[in-house]
Amino acid sequence: MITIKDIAARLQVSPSTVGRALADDPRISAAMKQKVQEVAGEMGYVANRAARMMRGVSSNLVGLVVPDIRNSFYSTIAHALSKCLEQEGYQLTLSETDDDRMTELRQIRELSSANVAGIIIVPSAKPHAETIRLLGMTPHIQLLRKHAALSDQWFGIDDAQAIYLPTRHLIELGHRRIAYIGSLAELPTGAARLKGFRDALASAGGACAGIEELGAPGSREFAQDALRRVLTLPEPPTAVVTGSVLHTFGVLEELLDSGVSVPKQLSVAGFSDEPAFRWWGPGLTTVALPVSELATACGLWFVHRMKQKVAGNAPYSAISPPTLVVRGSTQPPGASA
Amino acid sequence: MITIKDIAARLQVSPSTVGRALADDPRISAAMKQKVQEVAGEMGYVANRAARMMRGVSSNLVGLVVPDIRNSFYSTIAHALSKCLEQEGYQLTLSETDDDRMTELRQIRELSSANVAGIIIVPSAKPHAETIRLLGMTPHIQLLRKHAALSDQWFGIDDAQAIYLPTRHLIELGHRRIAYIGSLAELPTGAARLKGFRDALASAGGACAGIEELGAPGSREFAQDALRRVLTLPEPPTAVVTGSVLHTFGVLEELLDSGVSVPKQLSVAGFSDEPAFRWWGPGLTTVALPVSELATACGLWFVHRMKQKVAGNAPYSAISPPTLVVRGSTQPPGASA
DNA sequence: ATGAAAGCGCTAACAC
DNA sequence: GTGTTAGCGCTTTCAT
Repeated sequence: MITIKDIAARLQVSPSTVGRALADDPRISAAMKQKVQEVAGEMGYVANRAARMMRGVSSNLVGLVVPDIRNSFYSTIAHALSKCLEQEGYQLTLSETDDDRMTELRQIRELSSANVAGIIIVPSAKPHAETIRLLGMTPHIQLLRKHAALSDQWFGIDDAQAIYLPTRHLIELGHRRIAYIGSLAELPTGAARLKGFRDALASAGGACAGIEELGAPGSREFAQDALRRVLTLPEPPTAVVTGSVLHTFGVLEELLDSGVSVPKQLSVAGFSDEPAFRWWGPGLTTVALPVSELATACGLWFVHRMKQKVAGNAPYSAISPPTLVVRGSTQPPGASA
Repeated sequence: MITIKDIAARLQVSPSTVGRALADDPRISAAMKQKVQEVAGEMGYVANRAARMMRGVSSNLVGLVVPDIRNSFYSTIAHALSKCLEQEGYQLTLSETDDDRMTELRQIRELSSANVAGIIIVPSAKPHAETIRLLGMTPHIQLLRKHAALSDQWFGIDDAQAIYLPTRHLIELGHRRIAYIGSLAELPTGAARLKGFRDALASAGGACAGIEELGAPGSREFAQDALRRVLTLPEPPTAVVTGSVLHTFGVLEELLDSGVSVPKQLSVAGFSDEPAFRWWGPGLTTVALPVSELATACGLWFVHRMKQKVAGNAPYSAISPPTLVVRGSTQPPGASA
C-alpha cells in the first residue's frame, strides 16, 4: 500500500508537505502541489481512511436506516440517495429496523461506532432514549416520519393530504360509508394520515360515516383481516381507503380472494403508486407520492449541509405534495360501471 | 469517547490487559475478563473501528454491489444479506452499478479503499480489468451472475432451467411459435436463459419455431418495443416467454396498452414471482426463483468463510432450482378460455 | 514555504 | 498473567 511517506521519499520532501499538498493547504506552493498530485496519481496513492478517521475526521459513510428495504418505498429512497451521495464520494450503508426500537438502537449504535458522517433515518414509532442520545451526537436527517425528539431537519410527504385526497374523491363520488385501513396513529405518519381521513369526512359535514381499522404499517395480514372484518359489518362500507403500501397490497389480495366486485360492490383507493397498481382489476385509484424526488432533495440537502464547515443544524422541513391518480377502482356507489 | 485507556485507568491495570480481556485472550484470567467486561459496559465503551483498522484488521463492512436496488430481485437480496450479516456484526454497504462497467469500477475502488471485509457482487457483463484485479485482492462472492475471471465462489439460480420450464410448458400446451424476450447473451445469466429457451425448443424436435429478442435486462422499454415488433410479424407467435423481471413488466404493460387478449390471442409466461403477478389479467404463469433463500445461503457462507482464519478460497457453487407457477395466462393456442 | 515530532486508539511483539 | 513499548498512516501544532 502506497502511503504519504512513499510519496515524500520519492520527492525528497517531508511527509507533512505531501499531506498538506494533498489537503490543498494554502501554505504549499502551487508547483509543489502539482508535483505531489502527479506522483500520487502515478504511484496509485489511495488515502488510508482508517488513519484519517483516527485523526477525528468522520468517515465517508452515510447510514440509511429504514424499516425494510424490500418495501419499494424504501428501495426507491435507497436508490435516489445512493446516486446523490455517490457523486460526492459518500458511501451508503444500509440498516433495517423492522420498525423495532431495539433493532433500531442496535443499528444506531453500530453506525455511531463506525463514525459515520451522517445518518438518514426513517425513525420507528418510539425510538429508545439511547437512540435519541446517539443520534443527537451525529448529523442526521429524518425521512418521511418525523419524531419530535430528533433532528429538526426532515423531508417528508404531506401525509394528511395523501389520505385526504382519495377520501375526498370518494365523498365527491357520493360515498357515505367509507372505511380507512391504515397505519397506527402512534407513528407520526399514521397520525397525519388518520387526520387526513377524518378531515375529509368532516368536510362532508357529518353526512359521511367513517370506519377505522389501524394496524402496523408493515403488515399485509392485518389489512387482509381488517378488510374481511369491515365487509362483514351489518352495514358495510361502499368504499375503502388504504393508508400504507403493504395495507394496499393486503386489501388487493383479499379482494381478489373474496371475489368482491370492484368498483361495483366496493370502491377502492390505494396508497403510493406501484407500477402494478395499473393492472389491478379495473386499475387502482391511488395517491402518487414523489418518493424519489423527496429522497433526492434529502440527499442534496445532506451534501450541502456536510459541505459547510459550521454545524448546519438550522431546522429545515420539506413537505412534498401527493397527487391523486384516478383509475377504474373508484366509482359512484352502486354504479353499474 | 471512552477508550481502552479509560477502562485501564479505572481498573488500575495496563491498557493492554484491557485490550486482551476484551479480545478474550486466553492469557487473561477469567476474573479480570469479568471485571473488564463489567466496567466496559458500565462506561459505555465502544471500540474505535478506525484504530482497529489501522492495525490491519479489516473493517466490518461488507460491500453489496448490485445493478439497481429498486429491482425487487436485488432488494430481496439486500434484505436477506443484511439480516444474515448483521447478526455477526457486519454492516452492509450498498453500491449500485447500473450495469455499467465504469460505475462498477468506481464502486469497487471505493470499497477497496474502505478496506471492506468482503464484497458480494452481481457483476456486470464485462468487468473492467482493474475491477477484476481489485476484487482479486478482496474476499468476494458472486451472486446470480458468474464471471469467469472472478471468484470461484458463486451462488446462483439455474437460469437455463428458469426459461426451459415455462418454454417447455408452452410447448406441451401445444404452442408452435414462441417468442422469447430476454437478456442479452453477453451476460452469463442471459446466455444460460437463452440456452434454456433453445433447449426447450430443441426438445420439441424442430416442430416449434422460436423468435428471439434480446436486450438489456434492466430495460422495460426494450421489452415493450420487442413485444410490439413480435406481434406485428407476418406470422406472430402464439406465446411469449420473458427473461428478466423488468422485461416481464414491460411486456405486461404493453399487453394492457395494446389490448391483446391473454391467453386467448397470446399466452404469456413471466420471470420471477412478484406478488402483483397474481393480479395481472387472468394471473401470470411465471417461474418462481428462490432469491431470498439464495441470498441467505450466500450470507451464511460468507460469514463461515470469514470465520476461518485461513484464506477460504475453495471454489464453491450453489445452484438453486426455479419452479414453475402456472396461472391463467398460459393456455393451449386458440383456446376459448 | 517546509520540516520535525507528537499523538489519535488500538494491537502485538517482547519483557518480566 | 500482566506490563512496556513500538508503531499502523495521517493530521497538526510548533519550529525553522
